[in-house]
Amino acid sequence: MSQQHSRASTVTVFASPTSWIESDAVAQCHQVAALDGMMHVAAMPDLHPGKGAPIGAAMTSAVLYPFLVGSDIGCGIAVFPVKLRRAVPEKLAARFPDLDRALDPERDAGDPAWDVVKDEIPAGYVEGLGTVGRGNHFVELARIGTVFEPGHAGRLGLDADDLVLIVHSGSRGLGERILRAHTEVHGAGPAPDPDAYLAVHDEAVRWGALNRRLLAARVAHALGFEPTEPIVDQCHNLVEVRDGVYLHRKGAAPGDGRDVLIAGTRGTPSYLVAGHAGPEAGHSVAHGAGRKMSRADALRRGKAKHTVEELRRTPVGSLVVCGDRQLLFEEAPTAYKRIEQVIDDLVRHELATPVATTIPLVTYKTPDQKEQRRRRGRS
DNA sequence: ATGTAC
Repeated sequence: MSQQHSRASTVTVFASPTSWIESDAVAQCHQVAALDGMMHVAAMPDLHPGKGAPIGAAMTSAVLYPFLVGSDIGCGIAVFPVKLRRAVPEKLAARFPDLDRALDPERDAGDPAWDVVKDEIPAGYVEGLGTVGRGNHFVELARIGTVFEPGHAGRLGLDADDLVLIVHSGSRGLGERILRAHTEVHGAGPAPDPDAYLAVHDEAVRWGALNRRLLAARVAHALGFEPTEPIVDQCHNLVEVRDGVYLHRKGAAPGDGRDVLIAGTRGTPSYLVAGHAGPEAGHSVAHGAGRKMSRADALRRGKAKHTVEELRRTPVGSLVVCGDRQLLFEEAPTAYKRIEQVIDDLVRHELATPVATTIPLVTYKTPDQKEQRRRRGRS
């Protein structure tokens, strides 16, 4: 751990010296620390450079800065229990619904996935409802691998070899619209009326959580298991008022006594952890493996290093459903840091305790084009 | 990460 001072504020990086942290990302932490009102920046071991602000940081300030949360307000990772008798990746991959196609309240009124929408839709925003999005978002059927804490896993209803559905998605166009409305007038400046920003921000956080449940319900109905409430659902892009100041989280999950799924990659395990992070860590833990390469680098280097086939069938035997070749390279496991190193850093700094790993079976990114043609031809 | 423009 390294701690440095920028004016009156502090920057703490929760990573061991051997962990690869890009200097650009640390520089971004110091730029953030120098903002008016900033008190503390806690950088997680998955820290990497973002657009203007670092990703993988919890930033505490007397002033609310919407750009520190970014456009995907409400993005998070949820875990749902799955009861299926057999789980053959090839068969299940072919049954995933088209999660690029939004649910329409009128046309899809009879869709059973709507059962999860009990109250009104946050902000009345129906565009993109039930869609997963792009970038690092995914929906993954996985099985529980190693159980480190059987008692804790048991309380979550989990045991080795159980199946789970992991949903990583956010508020789609709604969060983008909220940030744009602020940025058009105030740029990277603070929210002049923090309560007004928080009111719309909170709608996006609720929208994101609802969307993850909708996505799970769509997959549940298509694959033939019972849709349920999530076991775990933590949002890693949000701002909350805590101890009278603003705690901005960007790619940092609430880790104060809560359980969090820390995503690995599309080809490596993920870790379900029990978070116990204190104020120095911004009450937060990492949200994933963290990018090691920019998207551009991952595309250029990936094309030289991997075939599409080896990215679609991963080293752990899972399948990646992704009709977008560029996205497949951008999201290659080798574009990310080693999840084990990220978890090890969290453990060393006493921010989290691993409960269990999840091993991917099928990761859905975006419809497979061949599969889509086959379905269209059939209907 | 996003919707939209190029």
